[in-house]
Amino acid sequence: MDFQDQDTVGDNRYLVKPLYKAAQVLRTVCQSPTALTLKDITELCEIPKSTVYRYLYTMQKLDMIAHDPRSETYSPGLGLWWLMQTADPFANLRLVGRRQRRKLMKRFNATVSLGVLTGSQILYLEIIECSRSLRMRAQPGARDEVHSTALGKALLAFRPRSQWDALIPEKMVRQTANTIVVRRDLLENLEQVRRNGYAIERGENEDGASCIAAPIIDENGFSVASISVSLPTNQTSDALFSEIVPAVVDTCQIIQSRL
Amino acid sequence: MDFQDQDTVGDNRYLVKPLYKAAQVLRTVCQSPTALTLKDITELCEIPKSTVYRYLYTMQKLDMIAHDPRSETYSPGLGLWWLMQTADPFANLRLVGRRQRRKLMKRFNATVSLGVLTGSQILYLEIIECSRSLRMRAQPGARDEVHSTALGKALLAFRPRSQWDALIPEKMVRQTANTIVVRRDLLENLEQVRRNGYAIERGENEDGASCIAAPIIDENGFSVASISVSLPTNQTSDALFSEIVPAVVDTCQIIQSRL
DNA sequence: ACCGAGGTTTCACCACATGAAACTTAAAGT
DNA sequence: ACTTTAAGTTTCATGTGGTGAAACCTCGGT
Repeated sequence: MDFQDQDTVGDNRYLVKPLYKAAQVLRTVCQSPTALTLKDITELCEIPKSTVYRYLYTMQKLDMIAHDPRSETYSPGLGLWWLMQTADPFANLRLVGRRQRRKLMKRFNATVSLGVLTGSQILYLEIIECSRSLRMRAQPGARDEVHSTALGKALLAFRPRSQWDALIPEKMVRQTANTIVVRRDLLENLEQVRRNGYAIERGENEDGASCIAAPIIDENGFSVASISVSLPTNQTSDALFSEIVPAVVDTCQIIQSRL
Repeated sequence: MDFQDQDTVGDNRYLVKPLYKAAQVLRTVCQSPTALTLKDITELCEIPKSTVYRYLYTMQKLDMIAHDPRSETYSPGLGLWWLMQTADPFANLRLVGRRQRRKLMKRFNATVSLGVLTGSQILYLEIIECSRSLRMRAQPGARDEVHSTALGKALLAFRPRSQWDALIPEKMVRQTANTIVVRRDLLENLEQVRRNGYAIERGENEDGASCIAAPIIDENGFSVASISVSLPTNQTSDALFSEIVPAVVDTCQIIQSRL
């Protein structure tokens, strides 16, 4: 549950508890890879079962949750999916240039990610895994810090400098030994990224993983998303890098021309 | 609002009203093509503004709704998107064979749809519009009756016959002059679809529109989805049909081999 | 400066959300 | 076949807290 904790919320005046708790139930149901029983949900959410029961009943009516009477389990409902359809702000971004990103993945046999900026975090919209990497962490929907990822730096660098201050977290949390945690260093790095047109990161976000990213720029000259290629650091070399960089930059350029 | 109306719900014993009403607000926000103001939502939902205000406040905290203080407007939030990610039961279906479907669209310059069965309705997962058709109705997420669409008949025909009864609506609503509204006729039609391996429909769902559909079959031999090609009836001919049919069937076969 | 329209906050009331506990059902153990 | 247990369903008394009218801001337009 990577959301704010109830008691850390400053101003609860207008918080409607049933909503808040029901959302917790909904998230739990959606998060679970398997269909859950009433008991499961009760325990995971730590809400009395009659209450959970009523929430589930209501959401069922709302088509947000589906109930299988055979197994007495609950799973995400179609109404939810319907909301998604009409509400997905990134549908287009994910659609355009998927083939280019796949090509990139295949060419370097590396994981290719697509991300956008939300607050001072990176939201992964798409992660195209390469076959070899057993599991390069992260699902679409996951987040990472902006200051420790190539994806984040590529995005940040091509935003108005006036926004940098607001977008860089006050406390730049250290992820690995290499993470840039000094604001001044990051700003310098961003200037460089802006000059180069791409961002590189070596084990700053995750030990042993390196990343090359470039931004997708809108008509105003500001970044809307970025694309990265991730590799195990020990499989990289300067030669390889100088091959990947233009490939990523090209891919981004193709995509932005299509938006 | 194509959901059950509040007062038509039989057993309200366990309905948690705040949830129900907040869902209404959420749907309204998601449905709207433009960002809405508090007033808009108040009027659309017919809920007092202070209540809507609290719902919006809560959902904002939950990241289900985003608030732009500049314009004082509300729009769907990223948390929603995040739920989608983990909850989309059709993600794979939409992904696999998109290229094949595009090819189909281009080849016949016709709208290609992908649908699944939900209750006795067809849910459109994807609609690839052709360039010419100004607007062939329907967005992904829309629904149609199973008995009046080729998509529906192709799906239904390849379900166990024992399910037919439950899946065909008792009252087969007439959509056009050509709609099959007699149960017996539909059953006969389904048998034929099953023999042929594809379904054809001429103006049964919408005047002037014809459709050819084939099912995607799972390992048990039952349909999981179907794909259709839609054309203005006046642009069809037997020759064209006999070209489209194998193309649709082939596409489905390619896709099912990839699932 | 005034006005109006919308967003925000307050407040008093009582509907209704709540959770403990009783009840029902079904499956597992003896 | 009987008992036990675990899970889902229903009931009910309690008082929290959800509710909406109305008052209060805030700002853009005239």
